[in-house]
Amino acid sequence: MNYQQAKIRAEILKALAHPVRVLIVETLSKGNRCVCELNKLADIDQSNISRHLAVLKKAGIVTDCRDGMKVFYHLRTPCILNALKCAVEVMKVEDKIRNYF
Amino acid sequence: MNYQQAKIRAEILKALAHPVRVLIVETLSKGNRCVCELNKLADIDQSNISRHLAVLKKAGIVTDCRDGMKVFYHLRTPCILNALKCAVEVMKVEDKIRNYF
DNA sequence: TGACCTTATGCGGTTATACGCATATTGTTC
DNA sequence: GAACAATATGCGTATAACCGCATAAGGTCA
Repeated sequence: MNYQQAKIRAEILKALAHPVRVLIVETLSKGNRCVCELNKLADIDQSNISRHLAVLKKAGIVTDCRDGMKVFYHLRTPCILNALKCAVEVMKVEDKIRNYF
Repeated sequence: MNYQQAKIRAEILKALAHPVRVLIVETLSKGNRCVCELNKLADIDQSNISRHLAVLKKAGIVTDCRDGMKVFYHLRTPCILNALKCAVEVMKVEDKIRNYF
């Protein structure tokens, strides 16, 4: 893998590397959601959610689809969930160590 | 998943979300490496590599082991490679779209 | 001990992220 | 067209990430 390839991978991972965006992706894994629904995930401004969605969209993780006044988002690459699972694995190992010492 | 859990996951993903750190993890997947070897991966200062390794270590992705003057790093949670594979999948979908339009 | 090798850290500057507020944009309904 | 609802964007600010340089810290060997 060269630097350029690593850079693209890093950009995709970075797009997911924010607590709100993790919540969004996890929620979208259960089905499509409009912005107004996703807005309830955290106590933040609506404009902020909109920006997080733009980040995920730019990275190719989600796509959007307008239906009347609402815009629905859905996961374009469900395999992104594996990245989250992996994060859980890392957490588990850390817990073992925490409990050990 | 609550916000706190999402935050921890995001931190782990963020630790991986940098081109140099992606290169490091990919290299470590082939076996343990000392800092001086990893330093050849990119044309950056040695102190910079050391800092990137500290980030990966803090996230629980790698551990280190001193052997004489050298410090060897190795993957603590190889499943982190799945996160990278996933990034590749996202890239593939993007390529299809790029080629289509 | 002193010269040398390998790795880590303090520091300052630059750049990128994240956020809320206000407001624009898009679409609906009356 | 006017009022309203849902979403996106411009802007200023606060915070965090990244980098190189210099140097410290840990280890080796003559």
